[in-house]
Amino acid sequence: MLDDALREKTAYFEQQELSDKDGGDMSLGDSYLNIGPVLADSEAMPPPKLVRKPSSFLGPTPKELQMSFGARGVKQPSSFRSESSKLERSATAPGTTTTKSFPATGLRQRPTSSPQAKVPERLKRTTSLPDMKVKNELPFYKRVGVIPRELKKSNAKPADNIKLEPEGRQVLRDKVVYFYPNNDTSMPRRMRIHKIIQLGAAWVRAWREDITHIMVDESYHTYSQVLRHLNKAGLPCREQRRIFLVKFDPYVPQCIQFGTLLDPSAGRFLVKGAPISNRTAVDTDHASQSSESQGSLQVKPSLRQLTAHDSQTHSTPTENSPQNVNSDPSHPPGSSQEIVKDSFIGDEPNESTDAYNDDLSQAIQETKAIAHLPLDEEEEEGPTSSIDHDSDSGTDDEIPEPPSKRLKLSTSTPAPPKGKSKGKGKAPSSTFQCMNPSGAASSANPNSRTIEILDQMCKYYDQMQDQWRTFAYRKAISTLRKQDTKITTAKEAAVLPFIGQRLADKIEEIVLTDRLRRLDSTRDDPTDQVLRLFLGVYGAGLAQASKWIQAGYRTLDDLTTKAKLTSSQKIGIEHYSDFAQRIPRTEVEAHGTTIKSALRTLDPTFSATIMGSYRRGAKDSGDIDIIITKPSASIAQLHSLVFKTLIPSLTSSGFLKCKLATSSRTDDGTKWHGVSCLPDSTTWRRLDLLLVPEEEMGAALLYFTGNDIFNRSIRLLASKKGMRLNQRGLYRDVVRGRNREKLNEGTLVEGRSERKIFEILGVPWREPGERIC
DNA sequence: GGGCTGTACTG
DNA sequence: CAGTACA
DNA sequence: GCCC
Repeated sequence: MLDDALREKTAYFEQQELSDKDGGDMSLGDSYLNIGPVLADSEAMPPPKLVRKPSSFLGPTPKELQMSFGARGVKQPSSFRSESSKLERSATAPGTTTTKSFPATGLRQRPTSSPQAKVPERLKRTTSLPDMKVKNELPFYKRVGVIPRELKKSNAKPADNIKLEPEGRQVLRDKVVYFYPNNDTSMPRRMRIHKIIQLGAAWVRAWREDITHIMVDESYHTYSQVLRHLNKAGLPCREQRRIFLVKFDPYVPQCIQFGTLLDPSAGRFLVKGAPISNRTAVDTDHASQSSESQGSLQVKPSLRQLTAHDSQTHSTPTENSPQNVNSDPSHPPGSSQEIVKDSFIGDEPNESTDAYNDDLSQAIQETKAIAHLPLDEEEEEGPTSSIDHDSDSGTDDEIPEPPSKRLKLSTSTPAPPKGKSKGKGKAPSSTFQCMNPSGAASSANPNSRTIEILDQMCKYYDQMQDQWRTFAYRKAISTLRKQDTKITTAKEAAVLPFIGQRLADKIEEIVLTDRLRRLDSTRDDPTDQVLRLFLGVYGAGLAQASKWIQAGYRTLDDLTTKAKLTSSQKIGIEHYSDFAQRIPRTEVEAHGTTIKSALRTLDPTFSATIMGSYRRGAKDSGDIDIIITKPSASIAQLHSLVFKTLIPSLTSSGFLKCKLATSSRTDDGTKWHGVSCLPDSTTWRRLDLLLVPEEEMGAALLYFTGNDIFNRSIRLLASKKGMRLNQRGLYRDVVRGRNREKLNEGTLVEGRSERKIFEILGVPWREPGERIC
């Protein structure tokens, strides 16, 4: 076994090596480094030592590893870990109390090779005005600015006790910030205001001369809008020279991440439409350069910049560089660390070679930081502990779970209450999702936006087939869905079950910025786009899609003309767009009706039931799932009629188009996967038939109703109780090896009744519509 | 440092 | 047997 | 990803 594993690993790395090259580059460049060539001829690539980049989805290291290792979660090499942890630290300061800042999460992050080795150290601490000493009395934000309202309620009183970050992390210390729009009525903006206050700044409502920054909600506003607004307010144009206009996001998040005040004139911080040349001389430098590469700084560009910088006369007062310079607070390197900050506001360029270096390293760092941002968010699921303990040892014994047990469980749960004191009233009954009725539903959920974004991350990981992250995200999402108050800080989030530090950080970022950078960065990555395209082909998974990419294929047409495909894949490609479409509930019904009526004419005692998301009440479905059964019929009988009569009949009538995967065994196969199409439609739909003898209907209903998380959860619960649940029934006395490997089949306990299976497992009944975990 | 559902079809 | 799919 |  070990040998096999080794072999696979080796093979995996060999394969990965190629694709990783791109991955590595891309991590720095964000995508646009030449993917094409890389993909096309990987062998042409010089052996870049690669920087192997875990963060690239394409080289989804984790995923592929998982696959290679047999679907086992594989951890990343420890080197990654340590690297990332360094970064993380820099961004988030270790022991701090306050909210965690942006994600520096980067587990997946990749070590960037040598040149940057020192970077993390630099980031580590920002010196901060140690001397400013506490001005005793009022905090800066109260002295200078206006106090925003509290975060929780919509019309709250002023938040006069905002907890500031430790001085060392107050990257916006003594800055005076004007927002645009400049009010705290919207919660996202109010949170941003709180954030800049925590970072040492003050928020002002009216225009004044000492304003240092204008921050906009990036998505909405343009440079001209802001100007118009300011002019109205009587702002002299000249002021612009000293006042930086930036997008809150990514500016503030990145400042937090790097623990220092970044150059606000970098292209990625500029408001849409802001004239680059317009800015200060200093700015110009940065802006022009960065504008080229827009969001993602690249190493090379910065070098270029450097050159340019040297040649030009204008100096750049880069804020960034100085800071970076001093890694040790104790020995400020000479000059400018603090200056940097000041220079930011104003004026003097301090130029130096250092600055240059700083720019470069900073660009690298930033790129790294962005690259490693965790895309995901997690959500629900949940096998949980407490239950396990109870029944763990096994045995079937207490099948029915006494209420008291539940209680116990609830107490054992991590620490539910924090944010949600009021809502759910009762503690979650267990960590098994199948135990908790869907609970809160929905639309009004205060965390809906967070959930939405996390869900996107989750889907992305799912596509990437990073099953464990997907799993974690889904569990976390479930948890969030159950909250009745908005989770706004990482601290709040981290206390909830299935939300760890990383997800908590992401949640905070989402709340603060209304999006997740990691998600944005990958969405546009061409390589990832191709991967996603290929993964969408029915019959193709990550392994196949990666091979296609490695072979240089970039389009579906490439696949049809050049790749060798399985029959399923051919159909998957031909009807790619069909299968990608959701099926309206009414059409699902129509397909079901077609089958039911055909069945009725063949043998009225047969029945067909539409399952899947349809049974859960979904408005639309990804495919059509139907159970066919007949009282007291054997599988052989079912199989015979369906395979020998029904399917041929419906095929000749034109309703069924083709099969994708069907039982080969003639007598006891129970599934048929294929494609159907309504007579008046041209859109082919995925259709799954499951043949079920009456005595297995309960288990089959349970299985085919799902959803998948619910199924996994309830099956895990069963296994923890020494039982086994599958689509045919619930079995007890299952003996498992040390790794839960099944050693015997167990004895059937129940298969006929869905409700009895719930009862036996001690799971409160849930209607199909409540099984959405 | 390992687990995270259990099964069935394809090639 | 690995890969993919199904809930 | 999280949890043990």
